[in-house]
Amino acid sequence: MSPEVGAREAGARRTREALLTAAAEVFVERGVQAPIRDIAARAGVGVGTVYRHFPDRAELVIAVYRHQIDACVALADELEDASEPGRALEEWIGAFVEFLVTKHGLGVALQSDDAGFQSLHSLMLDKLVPACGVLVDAAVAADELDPSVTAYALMRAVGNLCILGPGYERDDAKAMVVRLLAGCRLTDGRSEPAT
Amino acid sequence: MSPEVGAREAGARRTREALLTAAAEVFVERGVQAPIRDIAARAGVGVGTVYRHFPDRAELVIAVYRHQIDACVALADELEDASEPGRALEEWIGAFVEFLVTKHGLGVALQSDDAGFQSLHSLMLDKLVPACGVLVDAAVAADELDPSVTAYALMRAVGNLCILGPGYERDDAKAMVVRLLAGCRLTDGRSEPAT
Amino acid sequence: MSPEVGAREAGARRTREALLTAAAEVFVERGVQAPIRDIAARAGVGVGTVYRHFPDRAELVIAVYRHQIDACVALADELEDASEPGRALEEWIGAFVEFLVTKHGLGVALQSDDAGFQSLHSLMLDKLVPACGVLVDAAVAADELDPSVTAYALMRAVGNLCILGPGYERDDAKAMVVRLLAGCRLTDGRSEPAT
Amino acid sequence: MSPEVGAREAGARRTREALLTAAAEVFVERGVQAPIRDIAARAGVGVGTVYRHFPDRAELVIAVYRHQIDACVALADELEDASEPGRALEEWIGAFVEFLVTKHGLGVALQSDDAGFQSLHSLMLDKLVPACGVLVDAAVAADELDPSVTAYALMRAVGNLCILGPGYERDDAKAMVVRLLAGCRLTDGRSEPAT
DNA sequence: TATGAATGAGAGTTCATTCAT
DNA sequence: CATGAATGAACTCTCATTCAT
Repeated sequence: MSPEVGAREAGARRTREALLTAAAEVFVERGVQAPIRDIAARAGVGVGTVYRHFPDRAELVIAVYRHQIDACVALADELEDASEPGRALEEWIGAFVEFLVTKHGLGVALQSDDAGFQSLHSLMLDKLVPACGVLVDAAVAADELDPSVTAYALMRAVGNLCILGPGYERDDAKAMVVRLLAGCRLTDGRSEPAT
Repeated sequence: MSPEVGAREAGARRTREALLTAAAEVFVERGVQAPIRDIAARAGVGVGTVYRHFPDRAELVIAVYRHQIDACVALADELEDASEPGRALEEWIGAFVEFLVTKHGLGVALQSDDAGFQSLHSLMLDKLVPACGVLVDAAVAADELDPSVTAYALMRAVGNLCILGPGYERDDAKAMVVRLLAGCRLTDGRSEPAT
Repeated sequence: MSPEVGAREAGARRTREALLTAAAEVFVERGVQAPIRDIAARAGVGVGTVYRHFPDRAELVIAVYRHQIDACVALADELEDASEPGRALEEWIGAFVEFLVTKHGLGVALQSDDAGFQSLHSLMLDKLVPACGVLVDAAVAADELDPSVTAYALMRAVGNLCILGPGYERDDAKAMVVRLLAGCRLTDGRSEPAT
Repeated sequence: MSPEVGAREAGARRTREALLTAAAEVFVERGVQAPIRDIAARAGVGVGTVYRHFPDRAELVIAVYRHQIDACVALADELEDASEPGRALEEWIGAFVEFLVTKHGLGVALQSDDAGFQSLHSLMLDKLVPACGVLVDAAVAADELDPSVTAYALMRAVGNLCILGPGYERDDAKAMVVRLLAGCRLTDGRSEPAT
């Protein structure tokens, strides 16, 4: 019986992968709020199958982005002991931004307080914020970041800056994030560099 | 005849005000996409009355925020000839932020590419962007702003930073905007202050 | 007081006329089911005024067409004693058709069993059918009409034939009515002329 | 897997049939414009089910009448080479009338220029009119029909004559159609049989 | 009498979600 | 496990009708 089960499990895994691929595409094209049915259709499965694998939309969103999230966490681990904590933070935020602007719609999802995105929010809190926090702490310790900047607020801000629209494209968002970071390097939130 | 008409018109105006108040509240609580019925109920009127006064949602949204938008435009006019263009821009952005974080939901509305918010977007383009543009230009001319910063992108960025959520409240948004502006003062978008 | 009352009555009559004119136009353009509000707007009055003058839509429809209906009745009176009853009926039906195809939408109204058009139907029954009936009887008596043809059925049939549409215009309807009448002249409903 | 799918498909087909039956009944009782909800209720299903099977009203109307339309087309094919083209046309029109008066409401639907009945109209144009046209042409060629009669106008006229109402029932409509056809056999549209 | 603001029932339509097969 | 038919709540929008002024 075990082989059959194995086969079934393999099939289920394939279905799951197909769903993740389909969802990623649909999220890019129509946003994270796209009808479940569209995702099911894109994946070539029935809607029930989507619900079986991902009981609610947030879990699907999380699953879609988990790889990138994990990659961000891994990157933070690598950068943790960098000699220039400020640069390290910049690099990490750069990767995070790349992720956000590529996966159109995640920015909106991240800021949505729509019930049902709670778990997405939790994921960010649980994984990304701590990962970012290490780098933030290091930068603060090295006197390369305003100590009043928290990892959480920084990520929200960066996430928000990555909500694109007509006339505000990827490069605009990236430039704004760079400027925000530059502003965060100053020793306080006031507009003048330390004299 | 005039008094009767006046009375009816006054009643209609009162209804209109009630709708604007109700809409503003509902927008704060549930977002600009809140059901028309909820707004009607909050105002204590029937749905038809909402449609009579505001044929589509965008007009209601615009009406709700028009006062503040006009105030922003007026403020820009005042600040136009300020001796310190950088400070003037900061002050104006500060007022804009105050407006955005007070009227929770407008941030989302402004970035929504949802059809039906076209007119809201147009309003911003037609009024706010030019108003801001004058101050931006002055600041650039005074060498107090990175010339690559455009009024439109700046407003989008600021608007995005003002999308609040649990754990990212008004003060966080304000601080981030201040940092962004500080970053924009530097002569380029790179992360190092001029050495 | 009498002059004022007279003035008021005159004003009311003028309003009534304006409504009839407006309704006739709107009926032609958008059918008898056109929104009451449109008719009020066309007449330059408030909706309440329409309801004051014509408590329900059918009464308005009736009033709009009453002149022509009366004219049809009068024409029937004239033709009553014609020497050629068959020709007389043809002529009368011709006038009726002219009326129907000119007043676009009446055909639909006449056949509508929509509640609320009962009185329109009654008007037809009370005035037009008897008027037509006299001519029908005369034609039958002169052996110029199939005796099985009733005035009511004939008028319904003619009314239906006058429901126009794209590709079936006035002239088509007129030609069909002529053919129907020709068919009614034969001594029975079968397709062959009496041999 | 096939049996399960088969069972579901069978259920869907049964639902579809129930919808067609319900729609046919509702169309008879309240016209083709009857609320979708009423049709759903009559069929004992939810509104969503109606939309699943028939995305818009026109498709439902078409589906309801498609059998009969196809039957009419088939009959025309059979009658195409009849020795007496005039009789053949009569027979075909008789069948068409039988269809129209049985499915009360189609007459109204056919003449409705309401947007959304375009496809119904197209169906008639594409299938019924050509089918009828063959018989009309044959009848004209055999000198048994007024050459100025077109298939389209004839069908419109017949369709209109089949719009029933109180006091104008099936038999009245049938008799009138017979008379109209008799009138069409004459060599012109004028009222006198050939002398 | 005239007005038109307000009402709210009713119709169309979408989509998340369930569940029998 | 997968399926997709069915459900029905929720939303938008229209318009006939009432009624205070």
